[in-house]
Amino acid sequence: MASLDDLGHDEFELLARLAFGYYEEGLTQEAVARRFGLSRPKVQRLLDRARTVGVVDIRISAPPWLHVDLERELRERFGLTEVIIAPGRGDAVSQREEVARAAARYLERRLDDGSVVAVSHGRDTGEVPRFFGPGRKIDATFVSAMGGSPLADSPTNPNEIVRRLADRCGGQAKGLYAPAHVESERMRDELLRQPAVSETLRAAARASIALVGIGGTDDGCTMVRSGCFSVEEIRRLREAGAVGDVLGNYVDVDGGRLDSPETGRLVGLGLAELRAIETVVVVVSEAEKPFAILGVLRTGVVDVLVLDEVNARFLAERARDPEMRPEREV
Amino acid sequence: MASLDDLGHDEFELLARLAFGYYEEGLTQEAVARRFGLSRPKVQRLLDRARTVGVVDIRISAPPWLHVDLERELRERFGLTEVIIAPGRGDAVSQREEVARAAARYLERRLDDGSVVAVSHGRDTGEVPRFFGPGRKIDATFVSAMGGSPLADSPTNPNEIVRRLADRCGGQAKGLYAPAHVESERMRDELLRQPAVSETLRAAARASIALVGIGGTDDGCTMVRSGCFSVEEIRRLREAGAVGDVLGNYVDVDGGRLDSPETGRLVGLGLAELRAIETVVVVVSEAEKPFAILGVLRTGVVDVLVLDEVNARFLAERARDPEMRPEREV
DNA sequence: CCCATCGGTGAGCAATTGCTCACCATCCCG
DNA sequence: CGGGATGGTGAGCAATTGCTCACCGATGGG
Repeated sequence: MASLDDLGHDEFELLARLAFGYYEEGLTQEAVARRFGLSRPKVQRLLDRARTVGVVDIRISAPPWLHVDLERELRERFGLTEVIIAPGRGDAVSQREEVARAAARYLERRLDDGSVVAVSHGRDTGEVPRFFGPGRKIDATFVSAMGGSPLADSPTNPNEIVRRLADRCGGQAKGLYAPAHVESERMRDELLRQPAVSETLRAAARASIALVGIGGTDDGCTMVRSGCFSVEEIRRLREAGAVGDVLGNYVDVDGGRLDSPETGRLVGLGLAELRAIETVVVVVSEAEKPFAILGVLRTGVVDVLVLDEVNARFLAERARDPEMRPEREV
Repeated sequence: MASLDDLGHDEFELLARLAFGYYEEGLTQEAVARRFGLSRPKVQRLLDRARTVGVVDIRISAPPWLHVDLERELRERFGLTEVIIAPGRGDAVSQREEVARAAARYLERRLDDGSVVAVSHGRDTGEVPRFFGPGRKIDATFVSAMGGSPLADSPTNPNEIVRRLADRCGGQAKGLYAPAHVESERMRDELLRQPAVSETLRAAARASIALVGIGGTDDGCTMVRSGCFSVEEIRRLREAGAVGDVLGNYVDVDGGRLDSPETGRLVGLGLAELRAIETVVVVVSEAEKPFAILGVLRTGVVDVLVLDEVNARFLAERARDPEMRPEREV
């Protein structure tokens, strides 16, 4: 590696002088070139050299809670456009809040008048509205991307979430008036033919942003708690290889889509529709099973990942060692 | 002053993220803007802010012998385009060498095929050729800008200097075959009418660069040693307020030109001709009287100043306190 | 409550910068 | 001593950047 000490005195001096002129005095490369009797391209090359060699050192003092390297690693490994790791917190509740806050900040930056956001259910997603507060009014539309459930805590229901998001920015909410899960496939298909239902889902599919959580497959996962699935059903899915879901679309650890009798009775956006959405933002915090995240990331539908540090480290590690399987999980 | 700590968490984080994207990952401002959902100008403003606030810290590790600040101060105080302070040395001889080396480096950078350099006499100027060695052949012309003297050490005579400079780079030398000082004004005028003399002086006046030393007014100055002036004559000049000279043009401490019977008998470029030269490079080291430098700088003919650290500090101090006069000198 | 003021915003343009390319000198090997 | 490889160079162009300007919304004073 090139280093300061390999430099001759004269070259060191020249590089330092050029760097001073350019960075400290704020001259243009052209002006520096004139002053030193060099050609402009040469000054550019020398300035480059000054950087690589360390004569010029650009240091960025990051806030201590930022994990820029880890974020970049995940971004590159999973082909994401953006990864945000929320500051770490001791307990699950405030950790979830931090993640939600980070997601809210991201949304605030991304939303404009006319933006349409498709929203999932879930505890992580449900926490976002509390922290969502752009300084200005935004005429955005928030659309439920899946059905609801009377059994779930009300603030984790998509309709509730979209309403609160819309309230926070003076935008509009568009609920999906259908259950997340119905008795039969036939029933679902009929439901989808209802204009009120199909219209909302179509609007969700045309969203430019999706804000979704990731569900697990253990007996206490959201889908079970909300009554969509019985413990028995989720067990069957698990045995079929399911590790988690987005909007009720279950996937295995390799990101493969799982079709089963259970999954045919869900009302919500499918993976293909999700993929068509420009920016799919996933919010996950501590409580979720990391393999669920892994599986969902591998589907390739995700663009932006907002998560906590523990999950982030886990993902980075698994990504480096792709053979790891959930069976070996502790 | 803005500081890191006045920053809110959110803003600090955003600035750091932007800075990482731009400076570390090498994205364009546009790409960063897209990633964070901001407009490009806003990213630019935030990056500016990151710099002023210290999130981004551009540090230049200068070689310890460089005095960039002092150079800048002199540059600004005296309206120079360039000031080069040579590394300090204990004894006068090696100090002079360092200054000459620095001047040689500067010349090397500035010269091109076709360049014409007007050259003075003097011990400082005379030292430059030893260190002048561009890697390549340069078809430059070096012209004596003043007459010579048989009494002076041969290597400090302009004709000798131009010849050695030309040798060092494969260029051409153009000597001035006339004494630096003649008996009478009439004699000088006649001399100037000689084609050989006038032609060389005209060539010198059309030079794009002048490389000149500065002479003092004490009894042992170059002009006395070389026999141009008697001790008596230099005393008269001194009493008239002269502090030093360039090319035999004597000036007072305020940079005013001094006319006296003595100065009318000198053969060389005048101040006006010097001023017309694009880049006038002055080389001075330890041995010279600092007030001589001060006076010459104040004439406004100098563009580039190459000197040692002691003189540099003296000049900076005097410039801050312009009332100081040579009378009070120790 | 209205209007002037002010800080901040993006459009658009001019200047600066990065980069490709063809060229040249030099060096090293045959 | 020739000839190809190599490293460096500036011309020229495309992309990026800095900057001006008109505008907008908030703020505060009348």
